[in-house]
Amino acid sequence: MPVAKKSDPVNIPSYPHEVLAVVLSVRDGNLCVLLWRRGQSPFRYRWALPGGGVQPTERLREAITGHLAAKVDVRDVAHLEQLATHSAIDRDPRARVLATAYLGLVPSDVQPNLPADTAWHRVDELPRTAFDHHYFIDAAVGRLRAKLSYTNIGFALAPAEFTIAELRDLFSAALGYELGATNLTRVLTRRQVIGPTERTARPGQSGGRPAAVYKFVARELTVTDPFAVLRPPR
Amino acid sequence: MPVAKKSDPVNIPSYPHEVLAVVLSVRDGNLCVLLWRRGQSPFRYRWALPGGGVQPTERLREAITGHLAAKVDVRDVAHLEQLATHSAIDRDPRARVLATAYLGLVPSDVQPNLPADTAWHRVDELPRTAFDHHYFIDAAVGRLRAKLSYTNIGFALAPAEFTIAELRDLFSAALGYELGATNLTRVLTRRQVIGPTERTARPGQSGGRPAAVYKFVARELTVTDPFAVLRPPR
DNA sequence: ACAAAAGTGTTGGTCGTACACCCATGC
DNA sequence: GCATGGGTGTACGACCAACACTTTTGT
Repeated sequence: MPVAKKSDPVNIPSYPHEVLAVVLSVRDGNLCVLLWRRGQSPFRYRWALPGGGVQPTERLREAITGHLAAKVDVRDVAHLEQLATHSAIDRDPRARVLATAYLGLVPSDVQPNLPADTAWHRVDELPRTAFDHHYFIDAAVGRLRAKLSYTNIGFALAPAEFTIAELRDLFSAALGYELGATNLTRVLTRRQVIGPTERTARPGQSGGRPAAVYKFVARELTVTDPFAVLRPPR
Repeated sequence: MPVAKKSDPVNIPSYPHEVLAVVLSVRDGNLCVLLWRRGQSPFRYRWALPGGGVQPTERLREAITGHLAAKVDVRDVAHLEQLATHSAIDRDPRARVLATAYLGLVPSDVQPNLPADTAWHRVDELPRTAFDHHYFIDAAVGRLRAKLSYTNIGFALAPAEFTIAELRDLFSAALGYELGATNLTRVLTRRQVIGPTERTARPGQSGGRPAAVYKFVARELTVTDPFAVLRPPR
């Protein structure tokens, strides 16, 4: 049981502290989370979030960035924000471990070189997860969906350039319901979240008018509409 | 320097962990935060957030609830939610201490029995604070203001029953800008955040029509409008 | 009667959805 | 020319701010 020592400059209890990442990305038209299959007890063979300990020289954000790069070769996280800290006493059956989770977003066009025990899982068909990781995933998906409506966070899911049809598919996958391309364009353009480029995309085999190519105006998180929107249909 | 012992069931580093509370309340027409004046170094005589360590049997929320009750006699927190965890290595000059902050809200009509070294401070006239507590206060105020627009979180700032004029003053103080009573009523009524009671308030000395007495429909946090509102004037 | 405070009605603007219609391309 | 997919225009409703007007009280 962790107890503060009299000689500590700060006389309060210590606990092992881990960082976890809920890395979300749209893969093949579905919102997915990056999970890693445990090889050891506890929760052997269950899927778990990537993460690990925090070194004395690291802040939490640095720690999770390091773990993602080292363990699952994810280096192109376009956005990373803190989600929450869990403290249930028996969340790890071996010892009391506090856990701080981060939400990470990877654009749909980057392909990290995943190790064999790591894979993307659709968030609407999640396997049973280890520890309390399920709660973190739920929180991350909820946060992403909310922020899609009132911030420019979509930039972290999209390639640098894209057509409106591609963007609609990304947003539909992330939100979990269908959107119309027409109004998506109008809303995001009016808020100056996206803007047109000079280029156009070539039509597919079956013809059709060439699509204008758009880009996100900014690639850091900004709140674009404190009120905002993108309501589910009905 | 905290290092994991080989014998630990979980082989990751441990750190002292503290919980802090940003307790906000509208006092005398101004949004205020509860601060405590330090008597010892470091940051002697600076104002600090209440809080402290986490016992091995407590979760973070239980720990901060206990500290608030024991140290500043605040037992009537109507709402409590986690804000963020800070991990800057030298945020406490004595040792590395991780800190998780909570946002707490106290209704304007409850009067906690504060110790001599504890006082409410207007958030728009903050003194210099100890450690990194200023960041937590900013985050708390921002969170409250945002949630006033799209949740029913106002219940945690208001008495059980109130007139619209009283509610307008509460919201104006919390948001930092003036609101009209007319539209505030309409917005909150339409969303079914507040509703009328049977009672009416007696007019003041100078006369005037008696005000209807309202109440919040629910007293737990619910998201009432994912899009929402209450725009600043202009 | 008059001042004061509360509540209601009306108007106008913004925003977002729905849907019909027009445009540019491949075959 | 015509199917296909992209883009634009218009109409409608929800929502909210502003403000004039009405209601109810105390003196």
